[in-house]
Amino acid sequence: MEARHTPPRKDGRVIIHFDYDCFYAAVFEAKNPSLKSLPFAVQQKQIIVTCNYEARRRGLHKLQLVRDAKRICPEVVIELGEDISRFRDASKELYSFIRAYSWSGKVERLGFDEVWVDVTDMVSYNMEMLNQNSLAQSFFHISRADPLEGFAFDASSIAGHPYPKDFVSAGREQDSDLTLRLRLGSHLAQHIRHALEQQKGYTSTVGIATSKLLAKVVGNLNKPKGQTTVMPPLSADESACSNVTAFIDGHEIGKVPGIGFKLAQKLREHVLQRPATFDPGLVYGGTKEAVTVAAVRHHADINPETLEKLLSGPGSPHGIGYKIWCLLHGVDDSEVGQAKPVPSQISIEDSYNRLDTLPELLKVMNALAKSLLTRMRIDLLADDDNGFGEEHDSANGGATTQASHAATPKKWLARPKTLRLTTRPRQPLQPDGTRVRSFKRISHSGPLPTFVFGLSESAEALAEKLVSGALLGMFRRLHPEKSGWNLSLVNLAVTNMAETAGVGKTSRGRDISNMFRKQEDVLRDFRVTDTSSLLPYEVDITDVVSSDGEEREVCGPLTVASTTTTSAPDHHDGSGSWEEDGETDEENERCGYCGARMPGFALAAHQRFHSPFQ
DNA sequence: CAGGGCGAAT
DNA sequence: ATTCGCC
Repeated sequence: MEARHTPPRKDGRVIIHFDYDCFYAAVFEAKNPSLKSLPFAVQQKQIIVTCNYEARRRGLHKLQLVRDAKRICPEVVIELGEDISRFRDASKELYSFIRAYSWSGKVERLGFDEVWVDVTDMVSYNMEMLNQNSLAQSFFHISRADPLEGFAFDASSIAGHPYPKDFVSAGREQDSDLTLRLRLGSHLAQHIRHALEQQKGYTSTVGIATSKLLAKVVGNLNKPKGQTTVMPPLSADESACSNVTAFIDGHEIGKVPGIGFKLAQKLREHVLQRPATFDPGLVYGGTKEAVTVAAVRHHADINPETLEKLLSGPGSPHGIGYKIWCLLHGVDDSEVGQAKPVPSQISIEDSYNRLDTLPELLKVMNALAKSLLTRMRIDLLADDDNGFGEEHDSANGGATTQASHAATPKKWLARPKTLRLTTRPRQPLQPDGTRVRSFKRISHSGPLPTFVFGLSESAEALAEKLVSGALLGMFRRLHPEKSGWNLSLVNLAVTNMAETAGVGKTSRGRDISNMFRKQEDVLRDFRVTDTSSLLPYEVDITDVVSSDGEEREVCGPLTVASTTTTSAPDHHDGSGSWEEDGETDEENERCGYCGARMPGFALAAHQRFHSPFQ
């Protein structure tokens, strides 16, 4: 066999991927825990979109027709989940919770129920703090500012499951450092996962690896509420084969994130050499012949260039060939996206069985426009007193916004410039009575009228103006015929967010990126920079912390080992009086520089703050 | 292939 | 400004 090229691996990062277990069902269960012990499912239109594990034990599954579900399990408890605002709110709340742990702000959400966190910096910091001679008695610092914050852990073992499951730490010398880093990542992941469960009531399935791709895919090995870490060797050499390749090779090609339906079809077709593989009119799952990553990778003539030729087309990114080639080798250098203060677009849509009259259309557009304006007020509006966002995660849609509206002056963090109307026309009936199912959307955009930013009128009133003043005209351009159209979907969106003045990087004190920094990072600025000049901002900082949601308990002093039930050192008494209270405590040690008293495990981290450099 | 989104490519 | 791909 000729020596094939493989893309270079860069495994310097540690990335955690969270996937909340049966998220929609979990949102209802968090509000109403009694559902947990019942077979419980969430319905949208005619299908069960998700169900809890009690329901799955009885034979239910995702994306099942409600009829079938009720037939199989008549006792099933069903809630309607068509209004997704509660899921969006819960998703944001959990995202904020996870984000508070991050030092880098590299925290990226995918859909409502998945989050990646790049914890490379936290892991590197803690690697330096490790005592190699007593790995089993380690302490993971989750704050650079407060050395007491963190948890005790055993750095000589992995938390949760390793991949491969019979992994034993051995092998190449250069892998030992990576092994240790991933172990630290696994313990941090477990810490956050447990905090999510205990403080927020959500269980999650977690993957830990050196890339987004691997972290996401490996998590699936142990679900629900499990975690899995991809261990070295990650690349092959004469003496060892790559765990990454072994892992990814067994996957069906379409299961690889980044390879969607279309790309997978093209690849299957190529490997199966010709046959278009599947029957066009198949329901659910289809019989796409299973083509594994290994089959594609080992297929003759697979390289970046041939893949580019095979896969590029309208709408596909340039360099798709190289990108897919990397994915086939389990290589993914994409960054975990930086948490952003405002979304890049907001859209609202709904689908309809029949929408073909003007009065119906008006009703629909008014409802969507109202939701859109309400969303804009929730996501883009902030208190004007300090320029920081408030991030209300109201459980009841816009009610909080309305209620607090009168109390505090508000300010738009961003003003979308563009309004877009998208429809999905339903194909007319064929002569033979069948209907061609089309999922094609058509859209038209235009300038968003600025009156929507007015705050003196209700969202409802503004929505009506928006419909008559802009949306109807756009609709006519999309559907010039007076009648005859029949829509199966309408989508409204605002895009082209222009950040408003005072939100940019220039205004230091009002920089809204501060909104996304956890307390310790904000506080650190006080310690390492000119303290006196920052004093006027103290109030702002306090506001940031309190306005950033109810998650502050994670940063409280009592978090030390609080979520770990085993092998936690009892260095504090749990009463919150660990600070200098005059009590002498022989367990504590004293910093030789400033005299501060603290447990021994905290001293190394603490003393870093006496260094002029970070 | 349900339903609702998001972001990147035209 | 619009469509595509993906979750």
